[in-house]
Amino acid sequence: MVRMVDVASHAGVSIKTVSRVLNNEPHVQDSLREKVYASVEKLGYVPSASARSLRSNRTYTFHLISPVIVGNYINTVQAGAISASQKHGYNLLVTPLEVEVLDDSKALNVWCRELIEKKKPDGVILVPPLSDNLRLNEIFNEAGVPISRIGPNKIDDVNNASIIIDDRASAKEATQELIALGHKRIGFVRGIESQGATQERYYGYCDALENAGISIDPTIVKPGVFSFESGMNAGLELLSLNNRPTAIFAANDDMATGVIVSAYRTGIAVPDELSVMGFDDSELAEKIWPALSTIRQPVVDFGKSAVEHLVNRAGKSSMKRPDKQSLTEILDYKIILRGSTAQVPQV
Amino acid sequence: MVRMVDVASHAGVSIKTVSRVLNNEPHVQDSLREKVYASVEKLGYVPSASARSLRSNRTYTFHLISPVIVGNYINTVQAGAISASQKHGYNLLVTPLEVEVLDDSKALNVWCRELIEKKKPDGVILVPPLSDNLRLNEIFNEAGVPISRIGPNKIDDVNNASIIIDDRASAKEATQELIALGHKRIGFVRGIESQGATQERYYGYCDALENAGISIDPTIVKPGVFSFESGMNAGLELLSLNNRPTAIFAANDDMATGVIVSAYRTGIAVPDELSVMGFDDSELAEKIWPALSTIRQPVVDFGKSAVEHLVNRAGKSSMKRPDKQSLTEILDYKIILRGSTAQVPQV
DNA sequence: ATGAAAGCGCTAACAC
DNA sequence: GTGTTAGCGCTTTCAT
Repeated sequence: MVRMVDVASHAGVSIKTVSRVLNNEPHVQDSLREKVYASVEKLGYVPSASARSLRSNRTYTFHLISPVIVGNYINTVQAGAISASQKHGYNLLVTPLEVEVLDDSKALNVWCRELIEKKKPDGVILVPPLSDNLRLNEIFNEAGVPISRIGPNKIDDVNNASIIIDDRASAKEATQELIALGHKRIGFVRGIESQGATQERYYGYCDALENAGISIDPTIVKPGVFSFESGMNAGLELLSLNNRPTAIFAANDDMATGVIVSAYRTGIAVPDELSVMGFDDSELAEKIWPALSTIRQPVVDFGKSAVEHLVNRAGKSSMKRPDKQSLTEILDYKIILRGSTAQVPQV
Repeated sequence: MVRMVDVASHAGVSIKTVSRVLNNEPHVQDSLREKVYASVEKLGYVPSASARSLRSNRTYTFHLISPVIVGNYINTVQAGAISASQKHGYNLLVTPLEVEVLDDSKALNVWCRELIEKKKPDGVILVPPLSDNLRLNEIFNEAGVPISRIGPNKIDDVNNASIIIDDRASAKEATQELIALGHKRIGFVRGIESQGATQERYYGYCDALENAGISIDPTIVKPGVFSFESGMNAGLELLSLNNRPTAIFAANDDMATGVIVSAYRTGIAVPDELSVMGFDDSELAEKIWPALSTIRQPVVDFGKSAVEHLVNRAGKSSMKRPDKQSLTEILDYKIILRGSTAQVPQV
C-alpha cells in the first residue's frame, strides 16, 4: 500500500504539502503542486478514506432520505445523486425513513439523532414529502448538517439549497395545450395536500383556464394521493358525471395512468373521447397505451444539483475546487405530447 | 463524544475487554460482558466507524453493482439489500458499471481494481447480467472480496453465494396456465441470450408444451432484449403472422407490456383475442390495461439473502453472531393471474 | 481470561 | 509558503 509519506518522499516534499495539495488548500507553490500530482499518479496513490475520516471528522458521505425507496422518481433522483457524488469523491447512501416514524415527532427526533451520531452524514438530501418537514429541517440545521431539498414548497430557507421546477408555470402550459386542442371542460386530479406541488400545479391549471376565459368548476376537480389507485378512483368519478370532462389533467403520471385505466373500465376511448395529461414523464408514460402526454421534470438533475450544493457547502473537497451557486435552483421542464391527448371530440 | 475508554472506565474494565465484547470475541467472562453492555447502553456509546475501519482495514460496506441503476427490478433488490445491511450494521452502496467498461476486458480490470482499492468493499452483490460474468467473478475472488450473485446461470461456484428461483419450473407452470385456458398456439419472446434466465424460461415453456403434446413451432419464438421496445417489435411480428398465436409468453414484464401495446396497434383485443403472460411482477404489471398476468419473483428477498450471505462470510460482525447457510439459495416464485390472460377465443 | 502499548494513515495546530 | 509534531479512536500484538 502506498501511503502519503511515500508520495511525499517521492516528490521531495513534506507530507503536509501532499495533504495540502490533495485537499486543494492554498499556500502551495504551483511547481510543488505539479510535482505532487505527478508522484500521486506515478505511485498510484489512493488516500485512505478511513484515516481521513478519523482525523477530520468527516465521512464524505451524503444521505438521500425518503420514505419510499422504490419508484421511478426517487430512483432517478438517486441515479443523478450517485453519479455526482462519485464525481466529487463522496459516497451516496440511500436511507429509508418509515412513515410511522415521520408521523411521530418524538420518534423522528430519535431517528435523526441516531442517523447523525452513527452515520455522521456530511449532508442530507430531502425529497417530497420530507423537503417541507419543518421538524426534520430543524434537527439537521441544529446539528449543523447541510441539507439539499428537492421540490420543497417553501423556498425561503436561508441556509439550505432548494431544487425546484416552476410547477405552476408548467401546469399552466400543459393546460394550455389541452385548451389549444379545443378542450373547454378539463378535469383535474390533485395530489397529496401537504405537498407543495399539489397546490402549485392546481394554480397553474387555474391560471390557464382563467386566461382562456373558462370558469373553474369544482365538481371536476378531484382529490388524489399521487397513487395509481387514487387516480383510477378519481377517473371513475369524473367519467360517471352527466356532464363529464373531455380532458383530465392529473398531478402525476401514476394518477394519469389510473385515469386511463378508469376510461377502459367505463368503455370510454382515450384519446378519442377523453384526453389525459400527466406530470413527471415517468417510466410508465411510454409503456402504456396510449402513451401518456405529460410534463418532463429533469429528475436526474435534481439529484445532481442537490449533491453539488452539498459539495459546495462542505467547502474544500478533495481534488476539486468548489464554485459558488445561489441557494435556489429552478430547473427547466418540458411538455411532452404523446398519444393520450387529441382534439376535443365533436359533439 | 463517548469513547471506548469512557465505557471501559465506567464498566471498570480495560479498553480491550470492551473491544472484545463489542466484536463478539471469545475469552470474556459473561459477567464482564453484561457490565460492558450496560455501560454502552447507559453512556449511549456509538463506535467510531472510521477508527474501526482504519485499524481493521474493513469498511463495513457492501456494493451492489449493476449497469442499470434505475428500474423496478434493481431498485427492489436494492431495497431488500439496504434493509438487511442496516440490520447487520453495514452500509450498502449502489455502484453503476457502464456497459462500455463491461465489454472491454482491460477497462473492466482497471475499474474493478479501482473499486477494490478505493472503496475497499467488504463484499459485492452482482445482479444479471453481471452475475455470470467470469472476468468479474475472477477479479473479486482473487482480491478476496466475497461475492453474492443474484440470478446467475451457473450455480456451481464453490466460493460464492447464488440466489435464484427455479426459472424453468416457474416458466413451465405459467405456460401450463395458458394451456389450461385452452391455448395451443403459444408464442414466446426470449430475453438477452447471455443471461441464463432466457434459456431456462424458454426450456420451461418447452417442457409445458411437450407435456401437453404440443409441438414447438420456432416461427412463433421471437428474440428480445428484455426491453419494452423489443417486446413490442416481437409482438408486431407475431401478430402479423397468418397463423398467429392466441397467447404470447414474454420472458419479462417490460416485453409483455410491449406485446400488449403491439396488440393495440394492430387492433387485436387483449385478452379476448390474445392472452399475454409476463415474468417479474414489476410495478408496470398492475398499472397497465389489461393488468398483466405474470410470475412474481421475491426480489426483495434476493437483496436480503445476498446481504446475509456476505455478512456470514465477513465472519464476526459487531453485535451479531453469524449463522451458517448453504451457498445456493432457491427462493419461491408465484404465478399471478390478472386480466391479460383468458380462455382461448372460439374459432 | 485480561490488560498495556503500539500504531493504522491522515489532518490540525503550530512553528519556522 | 513549508515542515514538524501530535493524536483522532480503535484493533492488534504481545505480555501477563
